[in-house]
Parts: sequence; structure tokens; C-alpha cells
Amino acid sequence: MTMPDKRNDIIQGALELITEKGFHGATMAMIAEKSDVAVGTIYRYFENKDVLINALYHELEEKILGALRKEYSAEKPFRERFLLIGTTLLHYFISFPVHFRYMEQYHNSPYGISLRRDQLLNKADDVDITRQLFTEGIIQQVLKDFPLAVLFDLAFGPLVALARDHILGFIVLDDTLITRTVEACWDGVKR
Amino acid sequence: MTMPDKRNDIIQGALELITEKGFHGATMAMIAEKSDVAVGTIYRYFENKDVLINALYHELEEKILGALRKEYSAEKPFRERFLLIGTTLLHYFISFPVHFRYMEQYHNSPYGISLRRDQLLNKADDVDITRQLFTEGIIQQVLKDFPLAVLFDLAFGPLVALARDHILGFIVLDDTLITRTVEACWDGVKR
Amino acid sequence: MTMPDKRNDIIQGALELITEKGFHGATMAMIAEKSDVAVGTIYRYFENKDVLINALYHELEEKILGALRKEYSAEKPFRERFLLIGTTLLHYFISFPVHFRYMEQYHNSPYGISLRRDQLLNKADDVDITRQLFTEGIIQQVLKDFPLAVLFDLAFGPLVALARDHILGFIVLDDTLITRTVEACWDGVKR
Amino acid sequence: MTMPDKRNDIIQGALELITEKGFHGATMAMIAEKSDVAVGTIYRYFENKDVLINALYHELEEKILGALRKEYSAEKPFRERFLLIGTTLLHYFISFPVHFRYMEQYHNSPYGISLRRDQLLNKADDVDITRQLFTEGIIQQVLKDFPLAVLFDLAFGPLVALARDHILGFIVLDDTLITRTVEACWDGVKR
DNA sequence: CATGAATGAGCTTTCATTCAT
DNA sequence: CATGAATGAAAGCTCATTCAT
Repeated sequence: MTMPDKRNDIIQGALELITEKGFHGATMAMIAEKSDVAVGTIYRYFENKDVLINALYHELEEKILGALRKEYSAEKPFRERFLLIGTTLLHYFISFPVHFRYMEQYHNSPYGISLRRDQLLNKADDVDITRQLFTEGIIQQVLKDFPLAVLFDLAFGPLVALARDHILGFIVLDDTLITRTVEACWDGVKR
Repeated sequence: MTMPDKRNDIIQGALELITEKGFHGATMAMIAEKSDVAVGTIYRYFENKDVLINALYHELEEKILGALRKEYSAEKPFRERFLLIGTTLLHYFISFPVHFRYMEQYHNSPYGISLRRDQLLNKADDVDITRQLFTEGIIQQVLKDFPLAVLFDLAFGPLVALARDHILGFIVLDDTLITRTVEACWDGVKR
Repeated sequence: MTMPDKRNDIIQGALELITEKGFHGATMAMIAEKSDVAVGTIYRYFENKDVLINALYHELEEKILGALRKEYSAEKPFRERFLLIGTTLLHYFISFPVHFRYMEQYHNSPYGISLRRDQLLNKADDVDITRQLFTEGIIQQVLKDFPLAVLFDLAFGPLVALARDHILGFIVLDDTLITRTVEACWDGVKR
Repeated sequence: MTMPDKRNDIIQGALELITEKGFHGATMAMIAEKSDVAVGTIYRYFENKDVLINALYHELEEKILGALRKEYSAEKPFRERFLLIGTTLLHYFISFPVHFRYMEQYHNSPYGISLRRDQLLNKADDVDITRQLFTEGIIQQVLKDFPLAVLFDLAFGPLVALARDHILGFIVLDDTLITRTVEACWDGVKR
């Protein structure tokens, strides 16, 4: 369980620092200091800075998917499952603003772009819960007849924007507002 | 008449290069070469790289608002106005993918963050067409009773996500799909 | 008489600016602005920055020698002539602190060094009043039997140091103090 | 034991190079090469070029004061102590022409000026041997009744000028000449 | 394995100088 | 002659990466 402890220290330090200062604002020296390790040590766990940045991303991705899987239950009615995924996601973003900010920054940087291009080819991720849900929704004719990507965007686009506004302090989200917003998203995708 | 021609050359060159390589990947030397100017010339028009980056952003912002204002007509029915703004925006994003990518990158970087924080204080922008439209919609009880920011996110969140997917090649948007998606957004915000 | 007016403007502007900011702190652009001419104009009067700096020096040197010649009178007794030269010099330094500072800066920079090396070869300057005075003093056995250079240093070293201290605000010189100090210098060189 | 060896290498290299080429003529790259270090290494020991330049100055100041303290003896008669300080100083300047040239250059540059202004405020340095000596001389009425600064200038002004002339090759100083000159300085300050 | 001093390629920025107007 | 926009070589400085301890 207590795998390479230092690796986690580094991941944590890098995460916080990069979120605050950006990929280039956070130097390896700063990350090392924040993580309480020597600069050289980082290179024992990550081949170079790019590898660290990408590893960080996948680490977070895994955590989010985990959170979704934990709450999800194939038993429940479709609408309920949709709402659950939406609220869980939003809650996660708000609870871990640093994770959220990091992923945002990653997605809109050359790093994220090249990743996307890769994913486009390896149409993997069929394990993905949301993909399954939406595919089912289309087949069952519960959802509007759109390409999968469009449905994703209709459903999650608002949530991401909302999380950002909350984290930046533009609005304050509470449980009611979260629920109501996810329901509004449902209005957007439902047939 | 031939106003600062070089200034525009630089803006154009910087825009393309930064969009492709990111803020740090695009060096001043590269920008100069792409713009067919000497490095020093950039500094006659922009105090430093940061200023250039921010100027670029405001330039684009102005262009987008211009595009919106051009199409907008206060005469038309509310729903139509909403759909118009949505489709115009999406069309703009698709027609100027470089502008779109730049703004995305900007928003999710330390530059954009500090800008947002400023805007939070100077709650200006009442000239803003969309703000006016949404405020009217709330008062007229046409839109769901949400804070303004939430309505913004419900309406534009999907469009931004969609534009990104299109530009990255995940989907191909045509006029029908654009119209239908914006209508779906309408479903999300309408009461 | 009103020779190239611009040339004088430049000389004046450069003098003040360099005194304040140093040779490198004063850029050609700054000098141009201060002199109310275009940058290019400077190059009509001075081949380049180095030439300007050196011309400036010789201009000042000429002024100082002029001031000395003006007061000097071969008729007066030796001691009186010595005192006159000393006080005239000190007065000049204090009246034109900018000139003084410039020359100091010049002497202690690579510019001044190379100049000195030149002067060493062309043992010119026999027209020089002080040289004549001191040579006479040695021959007449009024002054201590030292090489000329040593006598110069004994006589003028304190005056230069004093002028600097005054200009920097370490002390405030008045006429009495000036006179007394030059007399003390006399004690140093007289046999 | 082998304390920051590199720091000394840098100090030595910078000293020689700056003395030869001036503050701006000596680039960081040149200094690095002369010191047999990488450019970046300099920045591990000195925050930036200005800091290096100032550190260099204080290093030399300390060495000179050390040399004076080493020779000085409060037991000896006043005149003897004065002569000792004068000759020691002159010997030091001649033995370490590079040190001397550096300090001259420093004093007559924006660096030195701001330092002086600081010292003007913190009237510290009472530990200073020469200050003690001169103060005593005034009280004992051995020295002329001048402000301290004037006495300093009368005593050291010639020595500095002389050292410069020697280093530049205008004259050649030997022990006799040194002694005689310092005695002439004594004539200048003694009552 | 961990360390952090050392490295140097590469970045942003400045500024003396030129030359078309 | 005067102008000042344009130039680009060269400066100061940073920081990812290495490697001897």
C-alpha cells in the first residue's frame, strides 16, 4: 500500500504548484522544494518534466473515473443515473478544485491537444461508464438523436463551465443549485 | 491610411504560432520570423511578451463581440435572438478556429485567471449583448430562474465544448447539426 | 558664433544624462529626447556614441583650461599663482558639478584609460599652464624636489577628492574652507 | 574545508575582467569563461550582475582594511602612525593594482555613488582605524583644524592619484619616493 | 537510492546604428 | 539636413537535466 511514498509527495507538490503557477511557472526546483525532495529525485520517478505532467494527468483521470464508478449503479432508472453522474462530477470538481484546474490547464495546452489526437485514433475507453450510459440512452431513444460527442458536450459542457465559475468565485454552488443545474442539463439532452 | 501594418502582421503571426505551440512554445524569435519582422520591432508595438499576449486576447474578444453585434437584432422574438446568438457564436468559432483555440488557451492559463479576477471586481460589461438578453429572459420569466452565470454556462458551455470537438476533428459540424445543438441548449435554459 | 546649435543641444543633453545615469545607462534614444533632436540627428554630428563621449570630454577639458587661463597671471608671485590655480579649479568644479562628475566618470572608465595611454606617448600639453608653473617651481627650488607627476598629485589630488565630497554632500565648502584647503595643499608641495 | 572554491574563482575572474574591460565591457559569459565556470554557476553564488559587482567591492574593501589593521599599532607616536597608514595604503595599491583599479572604477560609477549616499546616512565605521587616528589628531591639536572629510582628502587624495599614475605607468614608485610622498602629505595635514 | 551543485542551451529584452522618407 | 521606425547582434538571466558524491 505505502508504495513509493516520495512519488506521491512529488505528485502532490507538482499538482498544487502547477495549478497555481502554470506548467512553465512551476520549475522543477520549486516542485522539488514543495515536495521535500531533491531535484534529482524527481528524475528517479519521472523521466522528465513532460512525463511528470502527463503522469499527473492520468493519475487525476483515474481518480475521477473511480469516483464516478463508486457512485454509479446500473440498477437505477436512466434519468437517475444521468443525474447521479452529473452531480457526482460536479461535486468532485468542487471538492478537488486543484484537480479540476489542473485538468483544465492540461486540456488547453499542447500537452492535452496531442493526447486528444491520440485518443481520437485509439477509440478506446469503452470501459467508460458515461459512454455506456449515453450509448444506451441513444438506443433506448431516451436521449436526443445526436452523435455521442454532441451529447457529451450538452451534458458536461455546462458542468465544467459551472465548476470553473464556482472555483474562481463567480458564483457559490450549494447542493440545491447543483441538483437544479444538472436537471437543466437533462432538459438539454433528453428527447 | 496604411495604419500600423506591422502591428497587424505581428498580431497575426503571434496568434497562429501561439495557438500551435502554446504561450511558451512560441518564442519571440519565432513570432518575429513568422510575422516577417525583426525581433526588436515587436517591442515597438508591445512592451513585452505578456503585453502582446494580453493585447492579442482583447483584440479577439473585440472581434467576437463585433460579430455578435452585427447579427443581433433587438426586434426579433426572444427565442430567435437566443438561437441567433448561439449559432453566430458557433459559426464564428468554427470559421476562426485559431481565434477559438487562442482564447481557450488564454482562459485556462495564469493570464486568463488574473483577467477573470479583475473582471470579477469591475462588474462592467453591461453593454454586453448577451448579458442584456439573459437579464431580460429572467425578468420576462422565459428562462429558468438561475443566477446569470449559471444560465451562461448552460447556454454556452456546450457550444464551447462542441467547437473544441469540431476543431480537434472529433466530430464534423454542419449547419443542421449546429442549429439542432443550439436548440438543445435552448431546452436547457428555457423555463 | 551661433554655430550648429543642435550640436550644442546634444552636448548639453548628453552631458547631463550621462552624468546622472552613467555611460551605459544613458541610451542614444534618451540623449536624443533630452536634446530635443531625433536619434538619427546625433549621428550627423558624432560618428557614433564613443565619439560623442570622447568629444564631450575634450569639450569640458577645454572649458576648464580656459577658466584657468582666464584667471592666471604670470606677473604674480609664485605662491599666489599656485593658490589661484587651486582655488579657481575648486571653484570651477563646484560651480559645474556636472562637468566634474562627467570627467571623473570618464577618467575611471576604459575611455579615460586609453586616453591616458595616448597622452603618455605624445608628451604634449606643454602649453599647459600648470605644467609650466610646476616646472618653474622645481627649478626655482620653491617646490619639493619631486617628479612633476608627484607634485601634481600632491597639489590636485586633495582638490579633486574635496570637490567630490562636496558634490556628494559629505561636506559643504565655502570660500574660507576652499582657501584654507588650497593653502594646506601648498604646505604639501612647498619646500 | 575547501569552502566555496568556485565562488573565489568567480570573484577573481570577475575582478580581472572588469578591471580590464569595465563593468559593461565584461559580460557574464566572459566572466564565466575566465573563471572556468558555466554562466549559470555564477548565479548560484550571486543573485545577478549588480550583486556580484557590489560583493566584489566589499570583498576588496575588507582586504584593504585588513592590511591596514595588520600593520597598525596604537602604541607608536602619532606621526609615525600616520606615515605607516599612508605607506601601507600606497604599498597595497601598488601590490594589487587590479584591486585599486576596480575600486576606482566602482567609486566613479552609479554603483559607488549610491553606496556613498547610503554611507552618508549610516555614519557608521567608527571601527575604522583611520577615522580614529584623525579624530585623535584633531583633539590633540596635532592636525590642522579641518572637518574630518577635508583631512581625509588632504591625506589620501594624493596617494590615490599617485597610485593611479604609477599603475598607468606615468611614474615609477620606489620605497624612497613612497616614503617622501607620504611625508609631504603629512606636511599638508599637520598643524 | 537520494542529493543538489554544476551545466549551458535557449529565452526575453535592449539599444547602437541605419536608411527610406 | 532631419527624422524615427526598423533592425538584429548581443546582453543578462533561467531552468531542465546530469552526475559525482
